[in-house]
Amino acid sequence: MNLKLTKKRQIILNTLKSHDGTLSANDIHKLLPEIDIVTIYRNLDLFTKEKIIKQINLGTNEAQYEYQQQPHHHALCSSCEKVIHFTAPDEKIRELLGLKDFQVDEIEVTVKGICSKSH
Amino acid sequence: MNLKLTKKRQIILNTLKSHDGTLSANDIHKLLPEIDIVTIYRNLDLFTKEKIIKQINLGTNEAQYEYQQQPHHHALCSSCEKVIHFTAPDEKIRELLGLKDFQVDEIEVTVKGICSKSH
DNA sequence: CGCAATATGCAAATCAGTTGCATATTTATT
DNA sequence: AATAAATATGCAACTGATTTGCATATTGCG
Ligand SMILES: [Mn+2]
Ligand SMILES: [Mn+2]
Ligand SMILES: [Zn+2]
Ligand SMILES: [Zn+2]
Repeated sequence: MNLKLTKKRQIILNTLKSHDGTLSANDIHKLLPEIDIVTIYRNLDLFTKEKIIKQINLGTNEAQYEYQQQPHHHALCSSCEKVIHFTAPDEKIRELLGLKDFQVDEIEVTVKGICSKSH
Repeated sequence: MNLKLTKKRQIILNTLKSHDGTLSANDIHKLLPEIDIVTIYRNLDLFTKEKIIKQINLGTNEAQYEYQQQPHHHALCSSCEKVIHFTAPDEKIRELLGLKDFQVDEIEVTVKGICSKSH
């Protein structure tokens, strides 16, 4: 692939970089109404394939995207729908999983529960 | 809620019970073409709310469902798309996550990588 | 600049899942 | 067992997220 550094491509990526937390395609389009939603989808797909950003699927209706400084995990509050980002020692988790005969590329832990504000 | 034990409801649940692995709404409809897809969706939602089955979202286009004997986790092979089911010591994982100020109801670990047959 | 490759916008399509409503089945009541 | 109320089902139509086709615009290279 011979990718081009277009203006809109950079704007979309910068929006993700500077935003703390996750954004859906629609969230980005609301922030950047001058960019067509289709262009946003195409670039999110592209960035995801290039592993520049991460697509997060928490079982909600829209996929979420984030620029990931360092790999981390997510907890979803069933009460207020807030997403909490947290890190965990991957090596130790990997040991606990004990997956033989499987080349582990990525571990993603999704926690469901209730956040401090909701209980 | 006052649920009724209808024939089709039982057939859908038995299909999930006797199937080893996960099934999507569409998978079930192919196995049970005599049952309307809407009825399948409505019953899958119902079973999920009643915690009789579990909805699994692996980032694929369709949600997957399974009748869960005991809680466990999933690994998805990026090469052959196979889903591997595995258990892990939840208590120990929970400790590693160290989520303070969050009431953890459920931990779901999703692993991506390559299965033994694909490498 | 001039050209080929790639990206964008718009409209239309697709696809999973949902909703409204008339009819059918189940379950409680007589 | 008949009746009635409650719940479930099927069909058609809808929704909302994401994708695709295609004409036009932008980018990067010589
Ligand atoms: Mn995050
Ligand atoms: Mn499973
Ligand atoms: Zn909360
Ligand atoms: Zn595989």
